[in-house]
Amino acid sequence: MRFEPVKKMNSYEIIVDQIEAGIREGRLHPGDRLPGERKLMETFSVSRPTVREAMRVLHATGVVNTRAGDPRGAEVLPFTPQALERPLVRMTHQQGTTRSELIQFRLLLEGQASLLAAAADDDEAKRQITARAADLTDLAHRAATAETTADIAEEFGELLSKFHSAIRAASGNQLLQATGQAVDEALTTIARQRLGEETEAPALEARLRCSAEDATTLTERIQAGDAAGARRTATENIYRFYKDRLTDLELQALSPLVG
Amino acid sequence: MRFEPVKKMNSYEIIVDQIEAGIREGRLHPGDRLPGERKLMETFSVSRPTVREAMRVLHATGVVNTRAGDPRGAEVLPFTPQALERPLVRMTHQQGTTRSELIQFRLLLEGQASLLAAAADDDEAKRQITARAADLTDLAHRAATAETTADIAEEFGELLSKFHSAIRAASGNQLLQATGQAVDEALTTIARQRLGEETEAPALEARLRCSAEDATTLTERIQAGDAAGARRTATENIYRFYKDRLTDLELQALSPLVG
DNA sequence: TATACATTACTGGTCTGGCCAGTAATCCGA
DNA sequence: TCGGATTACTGGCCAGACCAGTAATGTATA
Repeated sequence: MRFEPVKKMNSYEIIVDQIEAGIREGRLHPGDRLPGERKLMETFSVSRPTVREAMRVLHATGVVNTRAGDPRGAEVLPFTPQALERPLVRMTHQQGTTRSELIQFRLLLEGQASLLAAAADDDEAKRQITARAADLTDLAHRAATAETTADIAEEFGELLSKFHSAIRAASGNQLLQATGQAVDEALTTIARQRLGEETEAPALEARLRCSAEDATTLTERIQAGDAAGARRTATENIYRFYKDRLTDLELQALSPLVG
Repeated sequence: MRFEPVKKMNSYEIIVDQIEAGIREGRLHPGDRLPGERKLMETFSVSRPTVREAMRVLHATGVVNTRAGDPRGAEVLPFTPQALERPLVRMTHQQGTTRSELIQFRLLLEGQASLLAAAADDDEAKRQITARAADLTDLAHRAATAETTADIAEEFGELLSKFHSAIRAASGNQLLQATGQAVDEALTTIARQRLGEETEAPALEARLRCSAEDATTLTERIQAGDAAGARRTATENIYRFYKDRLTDLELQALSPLVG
């Protein structure tokens, strides 16, 4: 006979669990409204502070959105990769998880995403990839004549993110999609914190042209259905992207994944 | 000139952010104690319900542990992969993320983990892998003479998890480690929910022996430093593991990752 | 009749104050 | 010196209240 360990749950946890279970089991869908707090305190037989604590947890974890004064009650939200980003960022900043580990993890994910994207036969998704790659090439052309470097740099980052996001979407795996998105955002968050890495204009332009070319060749591999080649190309591209931003020791950790 | 979008934050979010920032920036370490709630309401100039809501959120996300009556205040906890598991499980149960996607994601992660483990030169970690593989072989021998199937099945699952966990640890990437752990636990959670998949004794024994052999060969690849071979072996093993548990369509999604 | 506007009846956000069970340090007696 | 009662807290939970904000309702205007 095996026994379950006693897990003493707080009152608020019971409410959170029941609502999350309702979402899991399909009784609550995104867009649905929860009863008001005063109604909930009746159905759960607890006081308002208790149901408020539960709602706060659901709010903080992105399960629900609350707006003061809305008579329709709290709204059930669809899942967002942002829910994964929070713990990921926290993990990075804690107990010795370094930025290079994040990059290694990213390299690993994007490689597999490209492989799956090439193997999949989702034409619409592949069209999206091509479009995003074209956007990058466009920007590279515009950058050659532009004057302000700041706006270009910002748009560069956004377009690059969207390009990779399109590949992840084409992989057909939502977990890969969400995790990659979270890692991506975590890296930009970190990059934004250590601001001042403003690249000067000529270096930025060269970098941008290089990324645009890389995106084009990777897109060709994916369109051709060359799974192994797509993975290799994707990892090589990202490796090259970080090549002069990391120390030799950090690069060494990435090398096993390349090729 | 670029502007930041106004983010209206609730009072509790300010407190949560400040405490999380304290952890991020190294002013608070795991094991440290937070001031009591009455103290916090002074320092933040808010009422007790508000600081309680903040503490609930930190408690629910695994940042902090609170115990009624403890005069030392809430304890700052170290990061746990469990913090990632919650949103992962939620994502799985929502918006059409299927179990086969989880398995595909797992295949993808374990493959890269094995590759990195083979490329790394952490002798102690590799010793751990060998030890866990030996445990599996031991259990396979014991299973041949055992009578009760339930206990064996349970231990089988645990040992297999520990074997893979050792590989992830040897990869040297904590993100890979935590994510893999979370996916692993999510899958066992789901398997536990749809209980009744109790395998009958002879099938279980065969399955166990197969897994033990697979673990041994994978261990050899990793010990030999054969990165590409380790990845191939790992993906093949997991693919074989799920081969007769999934439909053909589901298996088809896994095949690009194998080999 | 259709539209703009004030009204209203709620909502969630926050606060004050209080009671209770639980914990750990302290104190005290053996 | 050591073990058990004491004590002074802690967090968990509740009751009641006020306020700002929202959306639907009703109302007056075009």
